[in-house]
Amino acid sequence: MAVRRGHNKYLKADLQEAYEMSNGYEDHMGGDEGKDAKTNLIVNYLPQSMTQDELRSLFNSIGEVDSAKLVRDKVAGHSLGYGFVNYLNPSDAERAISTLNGLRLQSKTIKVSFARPSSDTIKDANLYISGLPKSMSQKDVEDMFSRYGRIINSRVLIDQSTGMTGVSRGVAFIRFDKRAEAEEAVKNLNGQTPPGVTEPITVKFAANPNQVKNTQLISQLYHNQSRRFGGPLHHQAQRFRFSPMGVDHMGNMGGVNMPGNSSSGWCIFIYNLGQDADESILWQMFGPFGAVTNVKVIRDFNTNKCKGFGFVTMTNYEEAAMAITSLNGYRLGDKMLQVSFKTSKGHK
DNA sequence: CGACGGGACGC
DNA sequence: CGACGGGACGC
Repeated sequence: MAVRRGHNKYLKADLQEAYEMSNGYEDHMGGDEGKDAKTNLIVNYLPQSMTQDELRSLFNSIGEVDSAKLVRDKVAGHSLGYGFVNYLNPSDAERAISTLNGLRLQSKTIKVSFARPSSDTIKDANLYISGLPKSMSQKDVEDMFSRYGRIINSRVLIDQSTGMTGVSRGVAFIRFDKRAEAEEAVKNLNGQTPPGVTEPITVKFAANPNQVKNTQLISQLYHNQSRRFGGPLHHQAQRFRFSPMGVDHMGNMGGVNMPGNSSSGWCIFIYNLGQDADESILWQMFGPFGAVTNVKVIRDFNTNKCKGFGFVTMTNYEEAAMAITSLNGYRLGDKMLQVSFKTSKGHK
């Protein structure tokens, strides 16, 4: 318990040295780039408004900064709230950690630590855990997972609703140092039942923020539509029940009970998506053809990798048909997409 | 060749 | 509380 924690702290310096000697590190860094391990910092929990120049400026007050990089969203360009600062002098990096770590900036408390050597083995190592006993603290959860690797950070979500202050939601995030460590934790802990309870926990890779945003947007759209066209509103709802395009535009499909159609639109099946496909590619492909109300990339529950297919719902038949005609056979990456109206499960 | 979803994702 | 992996022989 407390012993383990103290032990980990003592290991910090050793771990840093271990990175410098690791294969992944030597493999794609040149000889004198090795100094990066002692000069390069990662800065987390930056205020949203902070610019790259401001980041550099702040850290330059400690010593001469070689480079400062604020990480931004690739397409939208906004700050992702973290960045990298590389000093010329290792002693300045040390001083930056001791003086700037924990600094409060605009209601944020920034975190300053040595950056791990850049490598693709450390990416996608964040896990989402649910079904945890509410009695398990952050430390309890860490103790359960730490045997599979080095934990970079962890968080147990707390119920915010009134009267439940401080109560765990039974959901946690744990970021491992290496993706392989996270994979081991999924393999060994997913579906396991902790001592003293009866329900198993779920351990899987966390969705990335873009996936979360898309999911929330879709959910928003769904609820808006439900409120407008169905559900508890009875007065005058009937007259708005049908598509604005009218039955005529459904052509000979009107009245046919096919799985591709539903009251909420026309469901389209897309096959041959790549492993890393995400919702944004579906929005981009189908959006130009008309009203898209829902997109979904089907992923493996544990790995979060696309299983090769997805669904798009479009409001209007004509637009959906045009999208299918245009996009069926479209080459996405190295694969030819197959696009059609959704059929029912069990029939091929 | 492969093939049709669906609980929870940050206090 | 909170987005931990960028960009890297170039005009």
